[in-house]
Amino acid sequence: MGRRKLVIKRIEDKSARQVTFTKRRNGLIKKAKELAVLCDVDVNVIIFSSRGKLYHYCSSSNSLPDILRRYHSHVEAEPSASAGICQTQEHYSNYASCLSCRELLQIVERDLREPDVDNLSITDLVHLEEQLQAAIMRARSTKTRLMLQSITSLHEKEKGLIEDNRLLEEKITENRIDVGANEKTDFNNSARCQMIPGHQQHGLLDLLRSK
Amino acid sequence: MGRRKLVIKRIEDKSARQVTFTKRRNGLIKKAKELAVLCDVDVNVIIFSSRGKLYHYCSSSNSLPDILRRYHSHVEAEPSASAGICQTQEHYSNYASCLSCRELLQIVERDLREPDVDNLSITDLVHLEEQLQAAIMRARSTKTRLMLQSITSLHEKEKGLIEDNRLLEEKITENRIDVGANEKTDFNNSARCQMIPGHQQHGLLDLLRSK
DNA sequence: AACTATTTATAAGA
DNA sequence: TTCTTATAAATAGTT
Repeated sequence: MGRRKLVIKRIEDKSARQVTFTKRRNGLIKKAKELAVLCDVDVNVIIFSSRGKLYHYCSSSNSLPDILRRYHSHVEAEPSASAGICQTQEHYSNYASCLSCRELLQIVERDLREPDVDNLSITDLVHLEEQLQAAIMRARSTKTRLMLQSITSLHEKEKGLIEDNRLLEEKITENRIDVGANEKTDFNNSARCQMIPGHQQHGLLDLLRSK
Repeated sequence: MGRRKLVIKRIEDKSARQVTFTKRRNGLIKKAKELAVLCDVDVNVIIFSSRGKLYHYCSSSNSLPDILRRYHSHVEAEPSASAGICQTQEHYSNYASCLSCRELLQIVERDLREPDVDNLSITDLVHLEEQLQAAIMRARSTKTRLMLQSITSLHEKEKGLIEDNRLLEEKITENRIDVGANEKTDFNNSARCQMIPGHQQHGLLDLLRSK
């Protein structure tokens, strides 16, 4: 539904892909909301962008974002209402949609080492657990992304090296070591390795060329 | 989109709601697939119907529900699964220290889809959660191990190929193509690649040797 | 389960 | 980016 019929296939142009992602992500979540309301069902939509960013919709009231949203609106309603003895509620209410790992660890350090039962409600702990779970998810997602990236890079590098070997093989079988006559041969496979950190240039091709 | 503009509000008529649910559920999942493909992102849609039935789409193939679905179709061959009515306590008390993923999925399928509150205690659920958590840990650990293995293999392979290149470089710089004189050189780096499935032997060293 | 009249989503363009 | 608009796609009500 647009100016042209669209073939469902990865959009290669990066910015076009980003625009489509934003539009369709919003569309999908809108549809999910409608389905949840119209049909009275529990709908979850979870989207990990290729950069590892998380987008999420959850119709059930028990979801993390929903609880956080309620918390947030609750906080805005009464800014410093609970400024008295019990600060716990307040500082847990300050959960942004996403606490940093550092903040979470601080909370764990401070409040769970020597738990003050009076100031630490079960609700607080439920929220804390949710936050920690979310932090784990973020860390894990990043880890997996980096590992997959590494594997992809290594495969690329491998392809390049195999191609180098193939070309050298040709060189040798042809018994032609006179490289001067072959300067225009595409020997640039090592360029594919540039993205890999710590990659050691083996310098073979430079040497070949300079001969 | 329909004969009339629809207000987004719970559809009270049960059968109309069911029909709309089916249509829009399919629509939502179609949209999710399109988003995943077009924008190359990981999309999950999870829908619990009011009767607790689970509908689900996951763009990455290794998801739990995907396995659940496969498991379900696999289990349908099983004739008389649970003969007695109240086996719950008994079969949950059978938690070994480690249930298999298959067993866990079976439990989730059978007992959580249409939960029978009388037969399903909180303690049961605590145990089930623990078991599932343990199963996740095992799966995750296996995943990480395999990824690290893959990375290590690729590094090995890379080292071997670089070494091959280095040796070939020597060959060429020395202008000595007569390999007969070099038969004892350690040219066996490609052996390091044997562990990688799908690895294509480039045959360069064999060729060198046979010359 | 099919069929359409409409609404809705969105691709491309501004 | 945001908005506009032509067109494709989804779907509500009907058969």
